[in-house]
Amino acid sequence: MIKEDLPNCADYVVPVRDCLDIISGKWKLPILGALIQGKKRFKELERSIINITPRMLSKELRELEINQMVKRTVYDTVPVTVEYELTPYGHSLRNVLNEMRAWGIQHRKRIMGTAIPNEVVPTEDLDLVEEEIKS
Amino acid sequence: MIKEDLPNCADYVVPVRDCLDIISGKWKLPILGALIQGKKRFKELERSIINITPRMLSKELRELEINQMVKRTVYDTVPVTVEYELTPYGHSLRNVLNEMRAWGIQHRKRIMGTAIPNEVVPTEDLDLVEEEIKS
DNA sequence: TTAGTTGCTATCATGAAGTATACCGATATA
DNA sequence: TATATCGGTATACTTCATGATAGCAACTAA
Repeated sequence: MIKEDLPNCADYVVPVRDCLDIISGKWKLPILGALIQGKKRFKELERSIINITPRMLSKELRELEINQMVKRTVYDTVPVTVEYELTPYGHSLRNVLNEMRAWGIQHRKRIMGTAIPNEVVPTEDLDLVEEEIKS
Repeated sequence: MIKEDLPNCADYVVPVRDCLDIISGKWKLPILGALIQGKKRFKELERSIINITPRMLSKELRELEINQMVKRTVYDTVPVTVEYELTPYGHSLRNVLNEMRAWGIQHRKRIMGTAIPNEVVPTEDLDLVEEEIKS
């Protein structure tokens, strides 16, 4: 069997996955959500994002920084101060996120008839829902 | 236009996560990409999506069906014939995917200075897609 | 008889993603 | 003296998504 053409539309799949990689993972969205409100220090992020460990926070911030979504600034104070903020480029995700958010809102309504879940939605992370709602 | 100021954590994170859950995972995008071209049978999908196992194909199709992205039709032939196709609702992901695709393309250019991904098979699929969706 | 087709499912193995916990050096506060 | 703060790292562990392989219940074609 010689492989035929258009196996899976790389032209369509690849860029979408590139975008997806930036915002996927358990903590990228909460981090972006926190930073969208303004610059924050490491501990501030750690406190505002419920249940995140410093290891994950550090790792995810580093990835966001590599992808130029986030700028990290170190101030020579004692103890050291490190500030994280969205770059202007990071804000370019807003259109994407707004599209996803709009779609997600109507999807939740469509699937379960109400916008705020107490029970089950397919593939939804209920812990996250509860924690975010409490905050 | 949604909101100029992005909302608080839960209002912002939860719907985006809902949307993300539909299209995340290793195989959802290739499956959607294949089905965007038109209805296909199980074995057709299995052959056209390189390296997917029947286990994963079955599982991902079931999830897409639960979320009303995909319609499954069984014909009483021998051997049995099963057709999968995007629902009209499934096509509503198009705006989201187009936003992500556009962002992904410019991001790849920005990060690596060139738009050449790993194993691209250039196709005209997006134009095809858009024209098919219009009908 | 043997092998192939269809659309799956069951079982087990693996690897990646995420968690838990402890720790760092320099300073400040109780 | 003891503890807390800052921004993390190191190590080990667990959990979850995915992979590999085999098989099923009908048939059909050679």
